Amino acid sequence: MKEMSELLKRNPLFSGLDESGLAKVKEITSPHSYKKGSILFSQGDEAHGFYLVSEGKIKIYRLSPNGQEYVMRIVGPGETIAEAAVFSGKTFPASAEALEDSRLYYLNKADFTALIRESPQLALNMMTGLSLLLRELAQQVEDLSLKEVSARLARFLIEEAEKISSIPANGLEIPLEMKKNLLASRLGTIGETLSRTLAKMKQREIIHIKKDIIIIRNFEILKEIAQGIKL
Amino acid sequence: MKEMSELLKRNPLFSGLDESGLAKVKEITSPHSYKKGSILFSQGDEAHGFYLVSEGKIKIYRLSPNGQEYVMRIVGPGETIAEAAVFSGKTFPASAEALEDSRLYYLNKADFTALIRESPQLALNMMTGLSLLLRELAQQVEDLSLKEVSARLARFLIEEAEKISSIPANGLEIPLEMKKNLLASRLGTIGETLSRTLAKMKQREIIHIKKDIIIIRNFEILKEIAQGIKL
DNA sequence: CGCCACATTGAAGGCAGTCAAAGGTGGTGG
DNA sequence: CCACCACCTTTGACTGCCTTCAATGTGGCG
Repeated sequence: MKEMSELLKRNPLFSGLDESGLAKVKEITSPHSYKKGSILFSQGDEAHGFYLVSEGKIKIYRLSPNGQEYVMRIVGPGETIAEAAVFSGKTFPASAEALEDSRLYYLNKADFTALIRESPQLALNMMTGLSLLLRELAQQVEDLSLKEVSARLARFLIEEAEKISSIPANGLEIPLEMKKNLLASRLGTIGETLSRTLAKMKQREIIHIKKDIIIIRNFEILKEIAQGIKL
Repeated sequence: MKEMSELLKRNPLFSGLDESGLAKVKEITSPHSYKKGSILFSQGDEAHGFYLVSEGKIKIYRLSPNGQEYVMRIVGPGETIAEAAVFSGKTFPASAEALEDSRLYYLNKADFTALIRESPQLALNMMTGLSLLLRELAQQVEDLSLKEVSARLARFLIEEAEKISSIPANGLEIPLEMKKNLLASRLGTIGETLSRTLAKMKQREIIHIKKDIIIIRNFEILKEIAQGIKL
């Protein structure tokens, strides 16, 4: 299990806090464990607090009334979940499910709010965190309005590539780290279409597929596709 | 011109502030006017502060690299723009254009940050505001992933109806308040498709169209369509 | 009256979703 | 080590909604 202080510092929400600040945060956290497949909370549940992921992977998703699932984020160690729900004073806007056996720290809403009233720094961090989330979501909204799946997939691959290497080059290996069906849902499509799109890209020698690893062969064309040029 | 105190109180961001708090906020604001069609800021510009709309209507939109425009929000009096950009410490994630001659109050980033450090209440309000925006965006993401335009249109009509009357009934008149092309873009589609979808709804006597006013004839069916049942 | 912007309507074509079935893969137990 | 099973992934055929392109209709305003 990861050391908690380290975890806290890694999250921008708590960075810049002094030792006493960190200690106070620690005081109000409680550890929770979730088995793979279990639901942390569901869309519409009362939001009583939020979570800091310690180990594992959490899927944040929304279910539309007719049962369709859209995956908003996949959250890993060091990241927080449902920060926003705490302050909106309403229910969770999305559901969360553990994709693996996971450990999380839980922060109670009332306790955390009290802490914020004492610490302007924590408040500012929180706002920065929320703003960044907002920016990310805005990006996703734009991605979704990119009508072609190929464009969304290309954008996803580029983003992943940039996470791995700041100057991505051809030959870069990108591990998918999730089931293809999940990725499909993350891209706003379904498994079959993703499969076909990947196949087309492979055929045009833009990428190479080795199991769950995508190897980029032509970064330039990938960028063009992400910008809406037809595949 | 609207009285500023009233405007401030109407925005959740500043609600719950006492007189001295409001006075401080007033101190750091400066009025700006924009002609219809003028650009307040563009996606990618340095974010130096944010705006409170006093009069008029502002379009918040994103341009994808290939020139496609997606309208994220239409903002009216009492609402704030670009609050998030202030704290993300980055550039504006979207562009803003005045749809009518508009008046806005501008709040400088540094001044406002200083204010927040002094006022925990303002900080909490801000967080609530950001959280609500986040929730709204999450809703939009879901709307977009609703594949059918008819579903998105139905949802839009229902939302507008609920804004007008908390218990919407058949016969309710909904003014569109924007060009059909703009609404189309807001719904993630184009004018032609919107026109066809409206025509189909009219033909099935779900709505009635009188110029730029939509009259709801069958609320029940509209709800079903919004949930994905085929039109 | 005529221009211009906006809105509607028509025809054609493409992309993606659905349904169905086959092909792979990993894990378990014999 | 292999056989079997469950689950994931790929592929194929088909349908349908939406976009694109083009033409016609409509309303406001000089």
